[in-house]
Amino acid sequence: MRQIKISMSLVEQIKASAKEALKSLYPEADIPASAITVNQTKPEFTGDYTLVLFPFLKLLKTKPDVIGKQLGDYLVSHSGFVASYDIVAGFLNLTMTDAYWATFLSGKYNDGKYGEQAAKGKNVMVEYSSPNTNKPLHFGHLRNNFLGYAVSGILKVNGNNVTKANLVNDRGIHICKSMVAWKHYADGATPQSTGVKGDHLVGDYYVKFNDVYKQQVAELVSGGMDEALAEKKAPIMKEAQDMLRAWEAGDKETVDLWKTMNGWVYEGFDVTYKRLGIDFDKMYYESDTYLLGKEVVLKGLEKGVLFKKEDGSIWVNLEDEGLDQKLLLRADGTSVYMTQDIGTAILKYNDFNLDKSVYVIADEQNYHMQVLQLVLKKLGEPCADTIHHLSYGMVELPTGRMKSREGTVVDADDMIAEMIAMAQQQTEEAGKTEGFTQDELKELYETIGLGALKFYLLRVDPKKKMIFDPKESIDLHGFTATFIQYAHARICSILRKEGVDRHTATFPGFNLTQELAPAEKALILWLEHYPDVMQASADEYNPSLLCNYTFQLAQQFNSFYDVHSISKAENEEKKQLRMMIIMMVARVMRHAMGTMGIRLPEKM
RNA sequence: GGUCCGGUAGCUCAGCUGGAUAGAGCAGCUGCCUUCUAAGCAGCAGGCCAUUGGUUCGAAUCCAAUCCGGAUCACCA
Repeated sequence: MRQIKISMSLVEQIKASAKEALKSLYPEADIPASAITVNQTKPEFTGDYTLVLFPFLKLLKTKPDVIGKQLGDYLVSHSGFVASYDIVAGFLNLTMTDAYWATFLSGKYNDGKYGEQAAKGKNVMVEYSSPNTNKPLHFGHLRNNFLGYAVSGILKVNGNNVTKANLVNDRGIHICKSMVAWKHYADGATPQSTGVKGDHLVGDYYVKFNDVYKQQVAELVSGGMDEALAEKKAPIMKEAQDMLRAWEAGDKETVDLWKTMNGWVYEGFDVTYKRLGIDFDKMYYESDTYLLGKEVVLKGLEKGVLFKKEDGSIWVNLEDEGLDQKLLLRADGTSVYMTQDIGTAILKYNDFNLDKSVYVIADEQNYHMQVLQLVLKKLGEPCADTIHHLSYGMVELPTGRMKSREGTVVDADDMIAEMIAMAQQQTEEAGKTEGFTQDELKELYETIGLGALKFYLLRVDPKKKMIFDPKESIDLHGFTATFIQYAHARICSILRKEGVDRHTATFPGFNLTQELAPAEKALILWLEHYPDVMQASADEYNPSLLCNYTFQLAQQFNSFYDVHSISKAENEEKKQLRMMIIMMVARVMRHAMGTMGIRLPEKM
């Protein structure tokens, strides 16, 4: 009889047993492993897992009820975990023994590492957030930040050495725009003198720049100038360009102002990141790295991988790959976006000896990332093969895209505050504030509000674009973090009242003698599935799988809770069984949500 | 025009490495708090899975074509 391995997922074990059975029953036939499919049995049928028989029929030239019976009998007598079976059409529905589930539960309910993989020794970097320093974060950036943080957590749980990196885009014409406008219109205003958060203050002057610029263009056009020319000739734009040149030349006054204003932005970002519960292990600044790619490009030219045009600009030809020609270095020798990214990619690779380099970047840059990877490959850089673009869809308003230049953005800080206020309002309306201190309430509102926001942005497949309607705001019912938090708080409450420590309690003498009720078994079955889901989330860089799983876990717990009492369980054995179940449910919930940076309260 | 991504219930989304009668949440309608937290549970209603053709025991899922929506194809980052 096969030994039950609770370290191996049940689906894998069933597949292995089925393979063994087929080999024993039909030694002549060669059935590929891919022909064996195992699914969870649909609720309307009896059984836990289902083996699909159709693929075998042709290969073995038998009827489903014949092969089903043979397989079923074999599994019952040999597998050690199949109790009974039922054949419906071409489906073999298997019911596991309760002993299997009892062994699984008592082996795992107290395992703080359940769902995690052993260290793989792989170095993975996840680059995310990567803001511009000329404006505050908006709602769209939140998706990037949460995704990056969640995927980092998932990859870590999956056994990787993860470095969270943030590449700050701190140089370029955009920051000069804010600087020019500040010089002219701020009258020396600082975050300290105005009480405005640094990133917002700088962002205000970025908007101011664009207002003035638009006005100047309009004036030139009404004076009879061609619009395209006016856009180039507007004095304030010329001033910004002059400032960029001064910056690159190292002009002290310009660099000092740049440092000061960037400093304000970083202070502002720090507050926002902290509030979001997001952090980084490594900061990169484009002002430090923007020259690095140049060298590599020049080397590529020497090697003949790249080519030079008459004006002296350097290009790569990707026509063989079905793409275009792409500029890598301007005629005047200055670098472009791609040049910087080439340098940074190599730098990251060398700094951390990377096996995988994940870029969390919106899907509007799919082409750019494709080119980046191809160019690196052409240049013979090994980092090319480590790059994975985690491409996500943009968050749009019902009216279309958010544009900070036009002021049609939902500000991230405002959104956070709004979510927390909503959490407070709903808690108060529900009359659930008793027994908390003021500080505890404050923390609870943050846990609920931020949890809802994170979950809302993570629960959808990253590659799909989202439409967010601020007027409708975000619900705290249904498919939300709040729902999961509530289930968790209920479990904690039960355990508290039973005087059981939810972290350390054990039930050493437990021995299952009574049949598992459907709601009990359903929960254990779903818990058994957790490591598979975590693995899939990592393989696909997709936190939405974890969100969906955890939501269903909470749903099943709520149904269970409705039909079975813990405190008034029929007998001591049932009580212990259910306590183990709910301890494990709470543990898995905390593990899954914690991996994505969502906290679960003990009381709400 | 080329390339890539999407189109599933009134709305927001699962399901897509082919499997049984396509699932959740929201919104709508019924019930359920003297019982471990009703931010919950149970139920009703709501679908030519964009269209057409193909592949096969079987297609929302794979292939092809078409239609619709989006992104991108910058000496901006």
